[in-house]
Amino acid sequence: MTSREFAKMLGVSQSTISRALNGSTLVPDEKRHFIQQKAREVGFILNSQAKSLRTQKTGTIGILFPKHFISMSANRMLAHLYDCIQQEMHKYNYDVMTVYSSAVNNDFSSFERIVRARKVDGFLVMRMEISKEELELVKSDRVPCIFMMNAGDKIYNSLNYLFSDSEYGGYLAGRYFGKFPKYRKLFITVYEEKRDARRRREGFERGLSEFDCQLADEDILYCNLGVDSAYQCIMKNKQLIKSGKVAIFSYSDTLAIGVLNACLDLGCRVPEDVQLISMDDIPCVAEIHPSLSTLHIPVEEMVSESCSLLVDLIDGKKRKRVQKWLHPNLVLRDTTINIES
Amino acid sequence: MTSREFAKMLGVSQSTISRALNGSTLVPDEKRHFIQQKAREVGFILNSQAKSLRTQKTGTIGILFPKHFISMSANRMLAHLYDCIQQEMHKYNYDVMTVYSSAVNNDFSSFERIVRARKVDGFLVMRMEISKEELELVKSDRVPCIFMMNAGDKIYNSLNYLFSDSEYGGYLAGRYFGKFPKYRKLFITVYEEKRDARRRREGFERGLSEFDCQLADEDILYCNLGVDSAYQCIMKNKQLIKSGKVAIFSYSDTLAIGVLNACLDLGCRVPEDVQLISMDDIPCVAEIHPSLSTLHIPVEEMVSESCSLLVDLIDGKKRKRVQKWLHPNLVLRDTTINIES
DNA sequence: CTGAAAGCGCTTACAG
DNA sequence: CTGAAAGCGCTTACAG
Repeated sequence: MTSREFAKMLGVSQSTISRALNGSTLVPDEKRHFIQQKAREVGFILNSQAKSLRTQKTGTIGILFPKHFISMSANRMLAHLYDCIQQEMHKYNYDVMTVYSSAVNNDFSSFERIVRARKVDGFLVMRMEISKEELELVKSDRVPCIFMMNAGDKIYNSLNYLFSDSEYGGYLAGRYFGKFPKYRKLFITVYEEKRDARRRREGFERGLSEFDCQLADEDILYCNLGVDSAYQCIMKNKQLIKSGKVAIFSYSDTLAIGVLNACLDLGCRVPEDVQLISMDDIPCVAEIHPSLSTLHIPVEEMVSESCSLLVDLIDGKKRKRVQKWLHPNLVLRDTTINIES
Repeated sequence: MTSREFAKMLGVSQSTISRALNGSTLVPDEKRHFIQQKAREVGFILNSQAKSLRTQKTGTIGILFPKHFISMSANRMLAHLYDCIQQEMHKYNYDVMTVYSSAVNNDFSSFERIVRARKVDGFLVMRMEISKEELELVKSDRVPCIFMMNAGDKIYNSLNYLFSDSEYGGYLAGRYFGKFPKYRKLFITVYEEKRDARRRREGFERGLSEFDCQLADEDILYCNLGVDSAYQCIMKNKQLIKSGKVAIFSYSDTLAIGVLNACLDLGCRVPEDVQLISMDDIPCVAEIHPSLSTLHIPVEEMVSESCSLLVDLIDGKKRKRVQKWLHPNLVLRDTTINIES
């Protein structure tokens, strides 16, 4: 049914239908409610495509996942972020479309296609690792974009972002482990560290330095981004782990799970022999056994502010550029010796 | 830029632009390629809303998540399913919109709003627990819908579905545990079992019965749907767990993680004292320590067939109704004593 | 307060 | 093979 047909049915004009269903106070309360009620009864809803074409608004926002993003089930941090965004955008009556930046179709990336075809009103971009073409597109400002989560290697002054302060997170881990002089400090990270991993390490070193402790080259272990790889890495370095008490800071929760499995298989006691702190606080690490001490990234805050900003920008409201670094906080669970500080 | 402006720029008509960019062979190869090339250079893409309004196709499909769905990060089975769908639909050049059935807006559920507003071309519906209004909408056939994953309490003859055969999964678990006469068999499930949990139990009992083994009422443990609740449940029944060797079949991987944590905390040896099989095979259960033996649901197959069917139905192709029950298969990992069968 | 009409940016039947 | 024109289903400036 079209609005013209629905109008004829009720004996009013198409204009009145449009006004009533869009809640315009131009049509008197009683009439408006009557029309809304009828619409509900017959199941009439204004055609989304026609509406969008006319108003230049789709009522949909996109979430751009990063190139290196494997999957929602493998990367629970992003899954969690996604959950929060979905919920938050629903409050603003927006639908959500997920987009993968690696996807290419007819020489345009999915992101570029969707922006240029005006399929969404705005984008939430996870991380800053996007191609030059995509960055140009963002800067051209066809559609508001907010960057979130982890900063890439370059930070652009002209963009809106809400990132997690990885350096500060590492610092908290360093300050905590600094209190245990008898534990050898280790850092496990990924090969070819990006800005984010580097900053986590730098913060860790800064925290340790307050206790006159330093990380030597051989205290840094490298693996690939995955549970198995971290497991293998610890197994390869078992004499290092077994030679005395160690305090390991892991680049991410994912790696930490591998580290933990390996240490348990080696017969280490956690946290007496091996202490472990990681970063992200993906929901499952509180549930595994033993549960992981980790740096919690304030996802809720990040999402709530990003969504509100995005909606304002879509509505054409003037907003000052937002460029924030949010502080993680240390959550102590079973993999650390918990002392009062 | 509009297609009219782009046409003027190239000195051809709007019709030719439309034909060329849609790949119509009506326009000669050379001209078509030239126009496509130019479009790429200037970044012109046909407006999605205008195109959709004209063609009555949006190029987007919806995924309807169930009412009881908490989150993508908590329910990794659905996250995994989502990943597969996203990837598969990308092959067919569709974008994906995620929709939550509980969400209500102006008295229409999000699902109903999106279908009636024609915001998507088709829907993949996870589970069959949808409201009467929503079911009516599906049957009215405005938009093709395929049901997937776990069957609800009622199965409708007129619908397309690809479900996992829960009964058969339980049967395999029962047959496996039947080979261990010295182990007391237990089943842990949720309060107020829905069809799916019931069928898993019935299959388990059928498998056990082939070994003359039966489940007594007190062999069935109940908890809520969550890791913690399963943990507490085992802790409450510790005398039962510690009184001898047990073989536990868990309704789901999520519960199994809680069960496993509890058994380890109770000092049980896994799998010597406690064997555990669960169902779903969410990606993380292979990574935890010890890794879970579980019934793998053939998600890839389910997704690939559902997507292909959905796309055909959207294209108006005649397809016979698909109503399938896919067989899970048993994956033995660390929580079972692995014998050759 | 209400309706007729123009126009959002496409596609496609039609005429040439 | 190509273009002019109609129309997809809305919203809104305009006139009353």
